[in-house]
Amino acid sequence: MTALHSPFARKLGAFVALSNIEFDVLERLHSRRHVFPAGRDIMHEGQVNQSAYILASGWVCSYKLLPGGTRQIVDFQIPGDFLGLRSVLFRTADHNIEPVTRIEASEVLANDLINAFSTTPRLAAAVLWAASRDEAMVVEHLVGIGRRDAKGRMAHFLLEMGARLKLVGLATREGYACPLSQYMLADALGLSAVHVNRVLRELREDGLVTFQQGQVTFDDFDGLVTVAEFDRHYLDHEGPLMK
Amino acid sequence: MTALHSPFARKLGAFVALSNIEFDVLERLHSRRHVFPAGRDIMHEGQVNQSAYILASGWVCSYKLLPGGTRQIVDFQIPGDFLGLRSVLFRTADHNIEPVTRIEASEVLANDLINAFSTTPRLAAAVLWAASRDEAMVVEHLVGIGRRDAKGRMAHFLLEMGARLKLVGLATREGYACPLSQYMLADALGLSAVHVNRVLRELREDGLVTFQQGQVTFDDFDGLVTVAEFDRHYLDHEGPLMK
DNA sequence: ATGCTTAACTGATCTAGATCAGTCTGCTGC
DNA sequence: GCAGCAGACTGATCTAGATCAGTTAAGCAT
Repeated sequence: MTALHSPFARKLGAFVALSNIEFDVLERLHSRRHVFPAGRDIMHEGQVNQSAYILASGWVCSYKLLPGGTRQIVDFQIPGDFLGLRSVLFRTADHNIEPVTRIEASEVLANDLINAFSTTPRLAAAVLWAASRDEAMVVEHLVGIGRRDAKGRMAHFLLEMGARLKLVGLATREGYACPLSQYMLADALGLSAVHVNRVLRELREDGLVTFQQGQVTFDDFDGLVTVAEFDRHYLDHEGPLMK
Repeated sequence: MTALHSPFARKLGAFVALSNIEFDVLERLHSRRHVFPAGRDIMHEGQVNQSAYILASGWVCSYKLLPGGTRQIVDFQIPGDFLGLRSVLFRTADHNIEPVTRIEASEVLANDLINAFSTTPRLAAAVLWAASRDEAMVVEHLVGIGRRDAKGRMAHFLLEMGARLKLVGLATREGYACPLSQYMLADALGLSAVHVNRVLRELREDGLVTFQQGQVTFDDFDGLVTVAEFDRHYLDHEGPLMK
């Protein structure tokens, strides 16, 4: 797999004009490829000197545990996404990362990253851009949990994952494969699993989306966009600094 | 005011070892000083080619508007914080920024920033670090709204602002001046203003905190930490990349 | 001095979503 | 062939927090 074809380079390249030199540096960042099984955390809050990864295949979730035993899933990562970048910058991990499926991920060494910044400052800006995009998604998630009701939250979530997956060729306007259980959806959306079940049924009965057997199917895309108050364009940011 | 004394340089310098050259570059970033009155937005979602600022004095809030007319405040910024960094990277603003008080802020030009990255890659890493710290705060906010009840949310929020203000010398263990109205707290915490009022009263009656007349007073700091399930250390990240 | 506005505050009522307590499937292991 | 278990699903009940409809007090403008 060349840098030009990895989901990560594809995602960055879609938004910022990187030269061949920068693609080469990018490629050399992927030092070692690892495979992790589903369900066993690959990063724990408080762990130090953890390395970062770029996800090549599979889904993972980043979450935080609360003393009460509940957890809040902050975000899901799909192929092409960074895993644990913040944990590297802070030297100690501030969240947990659990593979939702079996995953393949390339390790990114902290030193390689900082050296790459010296070689090509443009890449630094590109990574900053990628980090900001992650932050924008967390912000959107925050807004959803704070001010949307359960139905809107679910609708918005399913659309957002669709939009993100489409960028890496894993979704169409029709739908996508989604390996998440209703329990995970509950932990992500700040709902109970029971209520997730009801909301999914309601959305299905309204003829908007069907989520069954690991498959999300958009039955009425535009209708769903309406109930979700989804801004189709918020993921299509361009990187002005690298033009 | 020299770079060594600006809240921004102070904050960065507290965590990453920057050389004099880097401090100089930092200082030159503050190009023009502006004053904005309270209440009138200085940045609107969708606005293009907006510049970023570094806040020198006063408080601002970053928020998103929902079609229903409600809003969600994503975060408050205090002296030393970046304003609208994401909006520069994306070229178009993805949120609104409203000064809570009269503020002073230094404009940071996008080109200066990218040029600074070329001169001193360390500074790029430092800015990436600062952006990641912002993201960590949004994550913590998300967790609070998703999984904490109203009392815990409020307690956590008041403690977090205290911790942040202490870093720039604007708070002590006793308390701090806080210019936020109960309406703003409601928009930040995903509650109604009515409920904010009740929760503040309960916390006061429990002898934990008093928030009255623009002043937050910690009546029982440790007790408050307990009900908030506050992790005192989550703001104390060191930047390993610049050691 | 008398409105006008903005924020703090309160009681009464309502409701979205939690919690409790299950059932029903389809696996995996033995 | 059946126990054990996870995930999807459901009805009944409960509650945290929203919503509605106010009052009170502090500026500040005319």
